[in-house]
Amino acid sequence: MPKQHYRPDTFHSRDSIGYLLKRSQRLLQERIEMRFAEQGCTLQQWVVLMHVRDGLAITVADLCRELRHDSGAMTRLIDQLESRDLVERRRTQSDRRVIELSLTKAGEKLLDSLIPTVCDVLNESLDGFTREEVKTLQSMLGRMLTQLENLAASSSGTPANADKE
Amino acid sequence: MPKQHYRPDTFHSRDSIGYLLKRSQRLLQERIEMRFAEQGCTLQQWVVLMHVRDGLAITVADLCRELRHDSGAMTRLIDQLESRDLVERRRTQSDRRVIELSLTKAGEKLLDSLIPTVCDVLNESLDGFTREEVKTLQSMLGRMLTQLENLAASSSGTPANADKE
DNA sequence: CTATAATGCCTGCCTAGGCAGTCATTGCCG
DNA sequence: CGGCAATGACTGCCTAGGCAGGCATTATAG
Repeated sequence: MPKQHYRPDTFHSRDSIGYLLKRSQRLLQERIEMRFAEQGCTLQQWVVLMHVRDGLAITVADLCRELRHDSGAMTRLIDQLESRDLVERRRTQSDRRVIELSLTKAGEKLLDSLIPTVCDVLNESLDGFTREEVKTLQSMLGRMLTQLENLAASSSGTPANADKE
Repeated sequence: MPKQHYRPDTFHSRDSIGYLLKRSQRLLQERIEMRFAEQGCTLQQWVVLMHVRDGLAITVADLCRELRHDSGAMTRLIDQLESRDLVERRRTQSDRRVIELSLTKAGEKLLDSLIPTVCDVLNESLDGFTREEVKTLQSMLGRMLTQLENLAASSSGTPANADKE
């Protein structure tokens, strides 16, 4: 049984990890996209470009799984990137259902130009943190994320006995 | 000048605090709303109810500022809550522009029934964390949030000298 | 080989949220 | 008092994302 970090009778929204996560994530994204504005690029678009370039996910399905994004939305997002000649679609020969994505020169150029911006904003946000603190923060968020992923998997993956207690 | 926690040449999406924040926040919200589903309540709606009950924000404008939510969206959200008889609108006498919100009995009842669920999910997510670790996590996120709020304020609040360096 | 399931990508429909503009009310000045 | 900016709530318009369904292609079972 988990420790009772939060209790209903003493709960206040502001202290909640959920509140902190949401607020900081939101502000971080807003700040990054403000800097991205003149390039006309969304954070999501940039993340997709990053994943394609680094080979973390080069098909629509992979990107959706990796980023937990809707496949319909991903199709439309890639439509935009393609219409701006930032990525290219190419049907795979071995499996003609899948479409492999690759960056164009312009895509790589745009991506490269935006990476420093992201690092900059992240560093701004973490100003005053020591390297150890950042490591600790990353580690803790990682642990929490793993927890949540396991919980999500056990809820939907084994629906037979997951929700009953 | 901020420390260089992230550098363009060694940057990988997965290590990014932004990635961790977004993913964990998303999963947390999904999990809470899954539990809320049978009550037909959104996390945002619940947060609004919490704020109204605790007196943290009882007008639309206050809620928007506090939650950084769009005023149009907030109007519609409150429309829903009102149509379900969870909150009541009442024009203030002293300033007839503002509308004060208050929970109905049904609203309080629903709110109370959902608080344990939120605590439960939060505790699940933090399973394995010691009390000190949770405190540290809250503290670090709080610091980061403050940083970001200051940055946002200095960008938009004093545009004259905020963006130049 | 054939029928069925599964996978991948795409398309419509719906809702939530961001943005701009409107209207009523109040505060601020002359 | 009278005009004007500011504030608060609200309304349309647009876009992004979630959801369900469709089509093509591949895997699987018989």
